[in-house]
Amino acid sequence: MTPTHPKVMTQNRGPAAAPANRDAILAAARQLFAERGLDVPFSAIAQEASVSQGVLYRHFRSRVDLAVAVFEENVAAIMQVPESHASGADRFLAAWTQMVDMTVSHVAFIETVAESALDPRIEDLSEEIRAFLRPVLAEAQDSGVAPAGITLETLFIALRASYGLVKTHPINEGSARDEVEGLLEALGLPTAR
Amino acid sequence: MTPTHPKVMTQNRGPAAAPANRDAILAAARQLFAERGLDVPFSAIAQEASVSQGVLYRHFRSRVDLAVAVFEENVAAIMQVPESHASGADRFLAAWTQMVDMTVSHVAFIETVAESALDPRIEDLSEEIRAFLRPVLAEAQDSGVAPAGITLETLFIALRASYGLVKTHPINEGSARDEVEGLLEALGLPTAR
Amino acid sequence: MTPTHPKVMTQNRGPAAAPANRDAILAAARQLFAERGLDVPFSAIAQEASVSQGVLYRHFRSRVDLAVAVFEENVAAIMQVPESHASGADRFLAAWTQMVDMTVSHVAFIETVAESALDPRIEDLSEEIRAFLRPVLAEAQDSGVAPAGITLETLFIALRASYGLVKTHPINEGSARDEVEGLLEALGLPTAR
Amino acid sequence: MTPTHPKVMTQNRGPAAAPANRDAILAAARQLFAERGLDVPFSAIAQEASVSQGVLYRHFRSRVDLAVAVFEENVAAIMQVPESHASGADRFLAAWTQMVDMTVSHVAFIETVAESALDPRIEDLSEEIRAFLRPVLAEAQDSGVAPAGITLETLFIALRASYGLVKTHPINEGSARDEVEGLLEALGLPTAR
DNA sequence: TATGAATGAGGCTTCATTCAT
DNA sequence: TATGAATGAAGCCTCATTCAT
Repeated sequence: MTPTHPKVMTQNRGPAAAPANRDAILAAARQLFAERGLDVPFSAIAQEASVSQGVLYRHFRSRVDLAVAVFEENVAAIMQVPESHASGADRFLAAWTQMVDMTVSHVAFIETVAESALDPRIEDLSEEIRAFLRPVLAEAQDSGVAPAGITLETLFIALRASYGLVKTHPINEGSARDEVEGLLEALGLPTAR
Repeated sequence: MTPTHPKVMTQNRGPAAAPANRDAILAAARQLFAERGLDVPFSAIAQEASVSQGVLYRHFRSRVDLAVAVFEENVAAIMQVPESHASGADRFLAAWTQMVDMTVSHVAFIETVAESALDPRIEDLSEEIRAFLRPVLAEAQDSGVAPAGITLETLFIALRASYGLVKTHPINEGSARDEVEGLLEALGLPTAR
Repeated sequence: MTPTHPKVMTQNRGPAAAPANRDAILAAARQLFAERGLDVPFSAIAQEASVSQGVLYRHFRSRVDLAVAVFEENVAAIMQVPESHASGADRFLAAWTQMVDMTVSHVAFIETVAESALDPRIEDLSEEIRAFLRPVLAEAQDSGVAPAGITLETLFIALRASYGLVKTHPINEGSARDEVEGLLEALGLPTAR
Repeated sequence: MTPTHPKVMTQNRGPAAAPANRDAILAAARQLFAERGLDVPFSAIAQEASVSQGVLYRHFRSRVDLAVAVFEENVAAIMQVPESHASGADRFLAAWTQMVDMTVSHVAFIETVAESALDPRIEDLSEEIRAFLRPVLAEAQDSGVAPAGITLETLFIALRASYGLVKTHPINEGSARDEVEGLLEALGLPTAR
């Protein structure tokens, strides 16, 4: 009924390699998402991770799943501000710096949020970030580190605008980073130096 | 010497139709680039233009060629400010409005420039626009319509940032246009109402 | 943006071959549907027709389209009873024979109707057959060629039951045809000898 | 001599669980064959049986092996007519009812027999059933429960024809069961109410 | 020159099958 | 022995690109 597939295996590193594979896939995805955008071929990711496409599918059922996983790590990075940052203002600056850095280096970070905003997991993560940021921003405003008139949305708009700069930055000229800092400054936001 | 046995061809309007074809293709491309992004299938463009794929290729050897041609028309549109706009300030506002409108409605416009910034034709066009805008902006600054502290680059950066807002605008919320106007306002630029 | 595909063509028989290709595809599909059922791989059909898969897709957008096209020819065959068949009874026998023959030789004929009964084109064809058969059956009943107590549905049920015999007929034993005739006889229907 | 360092394994219940596993696999296969046809993915069967794919392969080297095993249980079910059924006629009706029920609810049952009729195990099982039915049918014929003119083959043909009805039954209309009963009635067979 | 195919290269998924542990 | 991956082979489908006419 179903055709049979005689198999010649090149290298089966066995189940023990699973976590390593998963990590390799995530790393490859993060890199390629950054370099080539959210729509790199799965085959490219699999190859970069030295893994068969099947394995990629086993670990991540869909492109969104993969993006969510990458995104989750990014979110965790944003929120894992060392305890040492005593004041809310400091914590705000640390988190904001992370977010800007990510925007600059991982364009797909923004694209994921934009393209799959409807995905419940993305919504959850977004809300998680917002919940984390809300009090922190308030404290930062109290201590004058962040401008009084802004809201969370102001920050996200600034990031999306920065995304535009990064995405369209001409390859052969200066750094996108500088442009982003210029934009933030013009908007009266911390430049996340 | 009229041919006696015209070949049966569905609709071969002969060489005379070439310019019309070209225009039809450009119009189709502009529309589809706007609606579906820069990577819309060639076949779709040809179909929309009621033209065979072969003709499309005859007129535009590659996607970039096509994009450049569309871009050229956009640039011409920007610069074809009616003579009636007596003052430089008015001409600046007219041109700027055009540019912002294009950014909002033709995301591919920005993408074209960004992705093929190295293409000499794009460089030429860019320079052409800059040459046109330079004096116009200066006059606008003199008459207080544009802020004194800015340069041409400020404008282009604002457009690229606006592109970010448009590109990442969540489908189910408000209008990207509003966000763009908010951004321009925050940057002290004319909102091109 | 999009990768380029340098091309090495083996044999482009040109547009002139289109009708021939279409026919070849239909023939291949008819044969393979018969031999291997409605779910033969498209690739197999394309290969059998000596045509690239792309061509197959150009001519038939989906498996159902292809099946419908094959089915249409079958239906036409059923209804193209020579005028020479003077009486309705004769025409009934001719059509019925066709239908039984098709059931025996083209299992996919029945499968198409069953699996895509909801497809409007299939519904149309079904209705077309019914419209043709209704008066013909009536006449046949009048002249005693068909049993009085039956309806059109009786005929279709008999065909679907015959399909079961054909589909499950053990390869190495007698002919499915004989079994079908036996069944029809047991049901009091013309055996379409 | 109890092992001191049992390996960490999710759920390796050891060799003792083998029969239980086998049963679980058979149950899962029977259900999924019925629900989704004979070509349901092995992975689905393994999952439904809460067993790893490896175990499935250990117990059943191929799809046919699995199908044969399921078939064996079906055959056993047919023949395990309670002793209480005193008369041969009763036993015939009980067995026949079983067979018809199976045809209606387990399309894969018939398909298995049809597709691997050459498999010696299937041949054996077929013969086993025939051996069981022969005297039972004879008795049933003696007591008038079954028509006098039929043979074992008549029964099997009726089942295969019924399969055709079930397999091609239009989703949105009445019950296949009713059609089958109608067919059996038309053939003068007990309707296995 | 315009047309309408034809070609073939990917990218996407889903599984059967094989192993390392 | 059971587990849970890993592998790779199809099949599907969508284009970019090239041609015969």
